[in-house]
Amino acid sequence: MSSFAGRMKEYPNMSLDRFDRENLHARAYFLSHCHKDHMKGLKGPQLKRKLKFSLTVKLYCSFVTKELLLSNPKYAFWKDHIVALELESPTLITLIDEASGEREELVVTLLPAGHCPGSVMFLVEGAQGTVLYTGDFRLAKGDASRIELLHSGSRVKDIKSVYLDSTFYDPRFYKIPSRETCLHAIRGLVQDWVSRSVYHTVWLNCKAAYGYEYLFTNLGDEFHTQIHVKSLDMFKKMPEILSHVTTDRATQIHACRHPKDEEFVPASRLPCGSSASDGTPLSIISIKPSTMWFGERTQRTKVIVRTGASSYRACFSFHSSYSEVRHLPAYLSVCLGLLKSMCRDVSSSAVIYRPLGTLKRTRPEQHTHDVDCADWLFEGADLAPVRKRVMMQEATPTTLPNRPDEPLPLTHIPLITGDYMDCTESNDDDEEERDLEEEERGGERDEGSVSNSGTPPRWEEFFTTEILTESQTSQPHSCSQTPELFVDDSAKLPSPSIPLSAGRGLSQAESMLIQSEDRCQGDALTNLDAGGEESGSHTHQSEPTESQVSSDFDIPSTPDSHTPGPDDLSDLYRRLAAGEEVITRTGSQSL
DNA sequence: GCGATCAGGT
DNA sequence: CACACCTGATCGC
Repeated sequence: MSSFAGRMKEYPNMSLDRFDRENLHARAYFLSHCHKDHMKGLKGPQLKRKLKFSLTVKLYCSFVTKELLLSNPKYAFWKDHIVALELESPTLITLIDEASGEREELVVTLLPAGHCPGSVMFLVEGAQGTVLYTGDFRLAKGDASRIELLHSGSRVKDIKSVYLDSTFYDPRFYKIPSRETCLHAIRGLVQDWVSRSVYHTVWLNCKAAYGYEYLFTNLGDEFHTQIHVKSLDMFKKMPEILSHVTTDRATQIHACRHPKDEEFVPASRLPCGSSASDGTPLSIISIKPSTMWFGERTQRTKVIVRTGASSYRACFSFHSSYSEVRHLPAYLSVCLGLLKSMCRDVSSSAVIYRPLGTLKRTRPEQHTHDVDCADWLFEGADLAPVRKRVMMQEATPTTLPNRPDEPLPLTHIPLITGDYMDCTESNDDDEEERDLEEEERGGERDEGSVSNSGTPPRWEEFFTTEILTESQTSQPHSCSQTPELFVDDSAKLPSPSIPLSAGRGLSQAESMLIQSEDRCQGDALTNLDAGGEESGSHTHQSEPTESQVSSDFDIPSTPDSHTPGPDDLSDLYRRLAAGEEVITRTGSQSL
């Protein structure tokens, strides 16, 4: 669940990704992507009633999101109230108060978010300044610099606030292998399996959500097959996706799901119950795309880890990693700082970077419903990661379950100390739990895979407004969403790193607000090389697989990590809280 | 019978 | 516990 309450303090008349409570009074709605946790209240009867009597209230989203949304009949009542916007086309939107007639003009621009089909960020420009709401995103370092509308001329726009997806804003996710790296590894594993015989079948155990289509299209192309899925309805106007999926069970790659029989799946049966026509039993492996599972590892792991006789975990994320999350506001503020100090207003010369003030942190062991979210958003708290699962009642500060303005007692920070057995599924259907990893072959390393491209992810390319005919859809054809669209070019931005790896100094949070006055500049934390070496071991066995793919990426890979002692941490926090320089970088500085 | 919420699952 | 859901039970209308 997104912890974002739906409104930005600069523009409280618009609601984004939340449609309940206060948001029922919004003058315009914005949906960044079609995941349920960003659609709370969207099918509620109250909103439905509101729409009936309103001529002006609209829902703005991308064309793909509109399509996905309307493919679910429960949202059909939105049909005449959705305004789909093109990506990267600034659009003037007038918010009208239907009671008073009061008007407010905004220019809203959708920017690609790389999270799932149709996902966008909203750049809002208006009387209260320019703000960026990211929704959920996965952008690699450097992607932001390629988004033209974040810039004005050669400079980054003066962005007042960034509302940031910080799902993996946690050092455990310091670095997540790029999409290409993950895809490459998965492709290798699939290759190794399906090439054995036509009875060798792969089940991609994907969470029921949009976001894996990239995997389907690429695997489909690679293996000249279509992926079996439960339904095609939502993709009927998206030929690039549609051509790669099928409801015909006779294929070697499945991503189908069936409620209820999760646990019977791997070795014996697919969720769809498919079996070979001649009665030969299928040999099935399951591959479970995961991110958090890898984040929990305390030792380096491969991109793919074998967790059982026929089951694997594959690293796959549609959220940015810690360093990627940090990069976005850092990129914006670095340029902002330069702009202010170098290009403007020479008289006031010095750019003052306000100290962070006190870090708002929360105790890891508290998870009960917090209530401060809406509150701090509107009360101008400083840079403050918010916790997840925050409920949206307005709450008085005194009800805060934790006093975020005090440094955490160090004893409450769980240090990752690193010596437990890796690669066991705690409650899974897997039999043997050993960590056999995969591979080697190809040896493309994440950091090494710098590449070309000047293009940010464009899920929109999947989309067409025409509905394809049966014959058109049955032909797999090449997909324009090639891996190079998702380049990890972290290598292009050399920068120092600091060992902030142990523990979780800053609480994990899903959304947080960063305001320009509060931001320190500098991209202090970018990854060092993860230092993956070629994994040497590959005994070839015949059992399920000791397959050889290339994926020598190790996770987690917080560079130079050592477990800081309480003194180190306490000193670090003190300095962070005081806004002191912790690391210096090319003239500017940073947290 | 519906929605909202919670508990439990992957 | 996150992720992004899904199912099922319970409660209130």
